[in-house]
Amino acid sequence: MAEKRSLDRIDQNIISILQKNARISNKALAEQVGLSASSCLNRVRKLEEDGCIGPYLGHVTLERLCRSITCIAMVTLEHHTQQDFRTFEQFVQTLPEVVQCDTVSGSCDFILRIVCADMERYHQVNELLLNSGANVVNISTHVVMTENKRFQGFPLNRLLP
Amino acid sequence: MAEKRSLDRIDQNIISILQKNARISNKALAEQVGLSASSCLNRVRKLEEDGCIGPYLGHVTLERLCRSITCIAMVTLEHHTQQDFRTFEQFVQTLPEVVQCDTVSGSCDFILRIVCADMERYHQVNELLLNSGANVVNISTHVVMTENKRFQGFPLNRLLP
DNA sequence: GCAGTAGCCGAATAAAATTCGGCGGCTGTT
DNA sequence: AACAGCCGCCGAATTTTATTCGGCTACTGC
Repeated sequence: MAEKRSLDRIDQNIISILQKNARISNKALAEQVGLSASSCLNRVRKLEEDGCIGPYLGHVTLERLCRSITCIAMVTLEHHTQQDFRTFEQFVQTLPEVVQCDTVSGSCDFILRIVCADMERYHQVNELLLNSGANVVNISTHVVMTENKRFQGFPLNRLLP
Repeated sequence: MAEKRSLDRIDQNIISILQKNARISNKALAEQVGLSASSCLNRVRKLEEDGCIGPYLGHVTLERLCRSITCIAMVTLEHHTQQDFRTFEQFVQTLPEVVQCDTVSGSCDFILRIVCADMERYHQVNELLLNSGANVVNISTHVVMTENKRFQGFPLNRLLP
């Protein structure tokens, strides 16, 4: 288990703010959490060093830029060997279109989020997954019609003590 | 359909860089894309105004901070009426633990990503979804064991012309 | 009680962001 | 072809921010 980093109220505030607004200036952040700029900067750096926060990503509104399709693929392996799992996990790292991959319990082994230029390319990616050498026996695809709620950070209010 | 914003090579570069590193300084960004700082700033502002990029999110490493569980829930409605879909879509907006919700085609209607402090709370959220008034008939849950590949932006290399 | 440590503040300095005027190229018109 | 208008770029000037650093205070352990 990962060691938890102990956070006081100010650290929690910093993380909550940066989670939602990564481009805030250090000065504004310091004001919001009630610290001087220098102390605030020290805290942010420590939180980054300790792996609590970062990297910082800009959200691209893809449909504003180009055509694309997003699919969610449920992948099942034939054998549940450590070897096959590892093979699959490593393979998805090499596919840029697979933007997210989770190992899950339940009726399948992996759930992937895949973003492709078009359905033809999605089919190609599907073939690649089937031939990944990890003994994939089934891929069940759900095409995303609408993104109703986009990820905008974790509900830290509910999660932090 | 959303109008596409036309992007030249420099705009594409800016977006690609900001997508991966939202906290880069404007000066460094300008150098990387080969513009003066002022021109670069103009471009970034326009891209933001046009809804191409932003907001900027800090990635929080949750397991470094607290215990939590992540589940992927496949939700099916009894009736496929526009009313029930809308009711459900609006309801998930009110649940902070639902960090992502997509309407999908296939064997279910919605796929949700849900992050809770513990399984007890997940059960509560499940109950809430069943009682959302949208006639949910089934929720199939997959518990995330490992996040093999985290979202780190879209594969713009593959998507942009 | 005292040394050591950690974290804070605020001043000084370095760096970055932002504004703005002017320049050059492109377009469409006369 | 000449010209006016527009757009986007640059670089200088200015404002704002980031960063460093020394000193202060509070807490810890001896």
